[in-house]
Amino acid sequence: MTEHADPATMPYRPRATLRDVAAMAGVSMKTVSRVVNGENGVTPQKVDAVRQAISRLDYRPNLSASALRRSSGRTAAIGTVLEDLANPFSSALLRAVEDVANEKRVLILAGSVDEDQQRERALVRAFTERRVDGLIVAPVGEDQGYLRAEMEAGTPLVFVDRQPQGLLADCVLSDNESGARQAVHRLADVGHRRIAYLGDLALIPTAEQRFAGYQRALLERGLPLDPAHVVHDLHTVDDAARATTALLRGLGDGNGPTAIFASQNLVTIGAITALQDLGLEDSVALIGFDDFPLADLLKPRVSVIAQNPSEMGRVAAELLFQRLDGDRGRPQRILLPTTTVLRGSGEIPPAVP
Amino acid sequence: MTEHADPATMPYRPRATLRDVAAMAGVSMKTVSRVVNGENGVTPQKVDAVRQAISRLDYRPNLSASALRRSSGRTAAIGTVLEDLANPFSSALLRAVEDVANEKRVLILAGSVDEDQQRERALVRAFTERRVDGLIVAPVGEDQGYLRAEMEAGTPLVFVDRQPQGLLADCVLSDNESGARQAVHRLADVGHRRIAYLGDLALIPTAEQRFAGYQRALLERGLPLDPAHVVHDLHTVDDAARATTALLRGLGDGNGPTAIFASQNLVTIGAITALQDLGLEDSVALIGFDDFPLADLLKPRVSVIAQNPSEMGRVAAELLFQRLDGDRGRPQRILLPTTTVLRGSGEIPPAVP
DNA sequence: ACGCAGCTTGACAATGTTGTCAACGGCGGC
DNA sequence: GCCGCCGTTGACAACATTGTCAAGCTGCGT
Repeated sequence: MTEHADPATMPYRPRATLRDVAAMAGVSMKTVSRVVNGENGVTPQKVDAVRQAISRLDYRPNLSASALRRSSGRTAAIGTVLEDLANPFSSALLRAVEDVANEKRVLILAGSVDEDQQRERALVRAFTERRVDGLIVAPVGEDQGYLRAEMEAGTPLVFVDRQPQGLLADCVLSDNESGARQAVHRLADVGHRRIAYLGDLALIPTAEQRFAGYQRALLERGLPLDPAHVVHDLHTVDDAARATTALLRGLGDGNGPTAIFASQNLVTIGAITALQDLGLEDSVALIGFDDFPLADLLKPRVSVIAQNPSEMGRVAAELLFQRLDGDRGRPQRILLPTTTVLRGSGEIPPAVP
Repeated sequence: MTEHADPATMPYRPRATLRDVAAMAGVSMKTVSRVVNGENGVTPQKVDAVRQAISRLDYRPNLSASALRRSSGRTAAIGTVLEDLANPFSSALLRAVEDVANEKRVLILAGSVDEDQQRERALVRAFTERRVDGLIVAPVGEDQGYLRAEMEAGTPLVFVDRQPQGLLADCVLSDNESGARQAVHRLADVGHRRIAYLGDLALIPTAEQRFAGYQRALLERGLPLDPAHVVHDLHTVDDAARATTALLRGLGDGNGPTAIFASQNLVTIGAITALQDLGLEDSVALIGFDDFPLADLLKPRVSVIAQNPSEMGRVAAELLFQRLDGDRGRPQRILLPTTTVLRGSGEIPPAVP
């Protein structure tokens, strides 16, 4: 057990500083600094002496102090404000950001907002107080104007998933409207004329855009927009399941929808749950917006309009680092295409009357 | 468009410091510091003047400088080293850590290691160089002794998911062996005598423990351990799918396994893919270790031994904060129980010969 | 008038680091 | 013998902030 240390009795050894290393190596602090930062102009003997002292003392440079003093002031960390680190969309995006940042040896501070404006602001504030070099934000509040001060201070800012309001800045978005339009067109292609819309909170811009795409496609196909087939403000699996059940139960014969467009991940899953409970999963068509793991193992396999959260994260991070490298060009608005993935559930034809 | 600022032409205004605020408010820096930190002993007029200057200058305190000077030296940030931020286990754990940290107004630095020892060390180093107040680590390397220096320096450390080696420290783990044992017992309960084991990389301690549980249960049931029914080192969905196919195809009639225990998330999914491809999903029983989203929407619904990553994160974070609050007790090893969730796939009986 | 207590306030040092610059000793060129 | 140059080195100030402490003020009691 000698290799095990017991914290209760573990000797407390405060962190060594440059000063300690310098004292042990018998050189000035500046010389240690030079060795640590790999600057040249130090004789090999001194380098050795310093190296030895460093490892003997388990010296770890203090990056905060370093950043404070350095002219650039860079902390080599960026902040990432996302909807919910536990959901697959956010976490895939985060991971992609991490991969880009990692190449630049930059760390990631991350936080979830859960659709809470207060939290968005609190997180941004906490990040900037730590002087992150840049921010990636999936905005949730109705106004991002409060971020102007950060931009003016030179902290680059890239928005993802949703367009910021009250501030012109780089952003990377899915082409929500076009994706939703595609979905409805595909359903119409197999003959559906009564296509329901199940949507997220109507005030979320992405939900709005997807609804716009839905409406546009109906118009293009000359299909009527039946208010009874439109449900907004579904935000959880249970919400969606209940709404789906209501929609299909309440069908005055021949008037119920024969296909469903679910405008979001959790809504899609809720709809599937309901369809399975009603035994209708093979008779009502379904296309969901946003892919999800295992969609292709369900029966029927679930057709989706896939977003690409990794790509979104990658592109956003790369944009951010371009800005950090000095790019002062006009702010960009990058629209990522969606992919229509037909797996089965979207190709179910309407029942012949 | 007046509310839109264009970064290309946006005025650059460097961040205001305490000094700037003090100058504008006509007081000393110390007084500003007092106001910012809510200390009392400042007349209301001065407080007002300072507040005004702060908002006029968009002053943001510099927490790095603050931490540097403060006696505690706390940075109000913790580092979290996980397997892969994009996988559901890691991200649920991270989210739970975030929730606990959030209450204490502590931020999270996060990174993925991808089974790479180098990366584990690099991340820990990067975190400690930023003087995080504590670390939560899902260790991947074979020796965590290198962390002793950090512990001695007073940085609390909690391991999750896997036990550290070469270092005695707090850790929070799932009861892998018992969970795996349960799984095999449940399969034996419905009559299976040829139960295959599909395992992750054998050198991962959790995989080892799960295999131990599998072996133990076989022993307890008096079932033979058939090497042909044991496959190790599966780490991806594809690996697992191939292995499953091979296992079931290669069945000399009457010798193939009638049930499968899949020791990990991705392996379970791979096995399901293969079973579906072979049309055997309703005839070969399956229990997977670790729950996954939508397991209860598949057909058959997938039985699992569920871990509780959120709970793991929550408990680990709380332990960490206890240590930060000064608890110097002996290091704890917390075993979280698993839950057996029988949904259908695990209750399929063996085909009658 | 004086001393003293209590509150407010600011000067100064310190945190751990790096940028600036001058000093050092040795050397070749005048 | 002196100048200037070289590579190396360290003294010092600075970064943004907070802890310490003494000075300043008011009002009170004597």
